[in-house]
Amino acid sequence: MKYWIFKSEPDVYGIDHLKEDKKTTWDGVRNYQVRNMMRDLMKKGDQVYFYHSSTKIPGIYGLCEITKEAFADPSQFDPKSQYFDSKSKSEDPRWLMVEVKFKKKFKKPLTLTEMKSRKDLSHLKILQRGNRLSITELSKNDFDLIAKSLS
DNA sequence: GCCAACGTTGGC
DNA sequence: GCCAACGTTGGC
Repeated sequence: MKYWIFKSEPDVYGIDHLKEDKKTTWDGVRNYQVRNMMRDLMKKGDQVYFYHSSTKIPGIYGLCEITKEAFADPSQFDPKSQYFDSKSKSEDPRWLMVEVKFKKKFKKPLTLTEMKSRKDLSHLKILQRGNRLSITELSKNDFDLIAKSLS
């Protein structure tokens, strides 16, 4: 089993939306590194922290789980979508997505500020300056460390 | 295949 | 809204 952090702007789609929807497809990924992780590494049952970015208090707000492994993201074929990609062919889709289900919203988030202040978490990819991947992988140890800080 | 210009991300 | 950092694009 693998562990991940998914980033999203809560104004666009946050943990509260997922709680209400119960599950969602993680569409709109248009970065090759992230696509490759979804395609090659992500498995049903993997655990995912839900991180809120570009918001007043950035941090980890919830937990979800992969319910469907990578499959074609339909928004790439929709000319009206902001994620439309005219160069992607339906017989060979360029962009993929996974499905996740809601598991938990934490009573208190683990904030970016707190993560930065902790030596045992300082190596996390999400904290690294200039990191622009919307999905990063976590070791089991890091997943557990974070879990201990949340309820 | 290099690299400048441009666009996007995301914390502050 | 600023700006550092980085990915992508396209001319050569």
